[in-house]
Amino acid sequence: MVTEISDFKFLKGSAYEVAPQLLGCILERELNGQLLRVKIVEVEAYDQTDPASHTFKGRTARSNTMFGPAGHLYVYFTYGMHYCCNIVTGNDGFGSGVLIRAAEPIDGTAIMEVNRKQTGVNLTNGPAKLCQVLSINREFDGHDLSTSPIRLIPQPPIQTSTISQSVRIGISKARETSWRFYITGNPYVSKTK
DNA sequence: AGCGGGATTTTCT
DNA sequence: GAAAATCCCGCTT
Repeated sequence: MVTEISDFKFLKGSAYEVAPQLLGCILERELNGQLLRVKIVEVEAYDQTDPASHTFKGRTARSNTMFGPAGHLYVYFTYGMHYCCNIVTGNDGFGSGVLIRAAEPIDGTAIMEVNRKQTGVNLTNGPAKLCQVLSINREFDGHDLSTSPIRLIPQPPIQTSTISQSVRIGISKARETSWRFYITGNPYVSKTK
C-alpha cells in the first residue's frame, strides 16, 4: 500500500524556481477506468513580467487561471487545433506557471498510442502531443491537480547536473530568456538546443 | 535532414 | 484581421 502525500508547497515559488523542480515529477490521468502516467522531462517558465507570457498584459478570460492559486492546471487552445497545459505556480493574484512541454510514458502507453495514432517518442515529445495522449482539453482549465482525474505526484528533486537549461521554443518575444529546462539526454525532450 | 505550407479557431489589436 | 507557448506532411537537397 502506497501512501502518497501530495506536497504542493514548492509550487508557490516563482515559475523560474519551480520549473526545474517539476522535472522527474509524475503526471497521472484517469481515463475510462484506466491509469495513464508520464514523467515530466521538459518544461518552460512563464510569468507576468515576461513579454512571452499570456499573463504579460494582465488578466484576460483565457489567462485567468494562471492568476489563480498554485497547483491548478492552466489549459489553453492554440493554432486552431491544439491544447497545451501548464502547472500554475506562485501566489494567488500573480500570473505565472510552467508549461509542460514533454514527458516520458510510464504507464498506459498502449492507450496513449490509440489516443494519438503514433508510437515511440512521437507520443509525448511536445506540449500539444502530451495533451492529446492524456486527453486533456479545455474542460480541465483550472482543474486542481491534487484531485482525480488528473493529478501531479511530486518527486524528490533530480540531480542538478542532469538538467539542461536553454531558450524557450516557439515564441517571438523574449527569445533570449533561458527559461526552459529539460533532463539532459532524455529521448522524449522535444528539441535539444 | 531540412524547409515550407496547411490545418483551424481563439484572442487581442 | 493577423498572429499564435504546434504538429504533420510532402518536397527538395
